[in-house]
Amino acid sequence: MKYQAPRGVKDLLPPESETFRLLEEEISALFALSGFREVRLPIFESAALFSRSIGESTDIVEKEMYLFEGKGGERLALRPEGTASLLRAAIEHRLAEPGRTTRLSYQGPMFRHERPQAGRLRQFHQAGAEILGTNDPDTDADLIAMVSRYAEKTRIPGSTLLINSMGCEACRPAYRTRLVAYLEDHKNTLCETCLRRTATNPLRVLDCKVEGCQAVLEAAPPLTEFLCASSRDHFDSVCRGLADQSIPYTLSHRLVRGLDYYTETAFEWVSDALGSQSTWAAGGRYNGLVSSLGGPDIPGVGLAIGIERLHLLREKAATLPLPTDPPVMIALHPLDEASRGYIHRILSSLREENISAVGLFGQSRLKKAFVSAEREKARYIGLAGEDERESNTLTIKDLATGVQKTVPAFPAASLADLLRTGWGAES
RNA sequence: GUGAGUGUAGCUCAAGGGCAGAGCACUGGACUGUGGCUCCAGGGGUUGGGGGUUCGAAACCCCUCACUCACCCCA
Repeated sequence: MKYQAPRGVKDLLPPESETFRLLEEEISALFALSGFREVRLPIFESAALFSRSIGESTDIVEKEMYLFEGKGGERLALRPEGTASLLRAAIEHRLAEPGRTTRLSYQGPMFRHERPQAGRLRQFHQAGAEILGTNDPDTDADLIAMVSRYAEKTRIPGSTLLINSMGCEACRPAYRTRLVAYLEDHKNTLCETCLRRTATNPLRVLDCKVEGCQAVLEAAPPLTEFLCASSRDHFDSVCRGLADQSIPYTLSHRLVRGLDYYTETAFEWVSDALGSQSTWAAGGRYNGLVSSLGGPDIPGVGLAIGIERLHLLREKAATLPLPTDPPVMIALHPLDEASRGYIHRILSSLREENISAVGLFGQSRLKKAFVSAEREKARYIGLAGEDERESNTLTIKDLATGVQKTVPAFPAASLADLLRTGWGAES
């Protein structure tokens, strides 16, 4: 085989490509129902945008970005996530202003150079929703509710909502100092990565899964005990907002998001039905991010759903959205050479009436035409020979029931109606 | 980036040093205006690639590539 897809990228083929699209449409509708308006963003940006927003010392920026150079020498990167792009666009086009709430969503491919694995690809898809302009905790709760309700309704198997507070610019530094001190005290029992992170990104140490570190980290001072009054208050309000709506959640004082920009609320939905990549949606608040990207001082909160992971889960739950229409409504077969033109006319007029139709040209025998029609997943086969041509009719047969009729081919609108509504079980 | 497992026909898999096979799928025919069934025939392969051991390698050894899963990381 001469060419094959690069490592970690996947061709989406029918029928998955179709259910995948339906899933994306379902998510768009979900976001729209909560007032989000969709933006279409470029899939590459200035590389600096991501290192600034995601954080210089994160794995994503350090080793997972697809970097390339523009003709003018600019450093560009395929986007590894959506929030940075969305905020860049919001700032650039002044979509968000202080004091006003703006809800925006996006959807599309993201790129990270990682080792592929179950539920992890180098090109994957995310759908995200961001609320800019308000720091009200009920906004967080409402955003979380949107996804939790969706998980409930679509019966995502084994889904749990984890939630934590990361504190704000005021209280996190104090905690960081305290945590570093604690980690220094236990540096003999920590793994190499943790030691490095103690210096570069101490909060991420809490996320370590190495067994030897677990005991130390369990006993580490929890961030939530160091929250300042306003962060404490914010977090309590979010939790109360969830409880008020009877949304189940699990406090996870070790939950730390992998991107540096999060403040206050952090949350993620995990499922035990997903293999080792258990997170299928995640998000948090990022109050300092807009201003650090050069915009006004606007708070924000957002989340992203991993579409492939969601697809896997919905497949397991057997709740994937399925196409309602057959791929092809009718397949038309000319019974003799002279009827080819007649078939062309009917094809065009049916398509004009929004009926999907294919021509079965090149089938020498009627039997093969039937086989082809079935292969096209057509609901009906339409036959025309000398008789039909002379009477301006078409012989149509329902391939599932075997019921057959010869009906007028024109006007196409009435033929289209007949095909759409069917004709019941009459013989 | 690290580790393990797996690569044989379009698909699922046999053959474990001695003729590369089966089922399904595909093509043609029995069957020239009525399908799904059946029967007959046929096309398909440098056994992922390269090197080595051997009289002989799909099989054993080395290298390489890919896939899968896990570590890591994250959606």
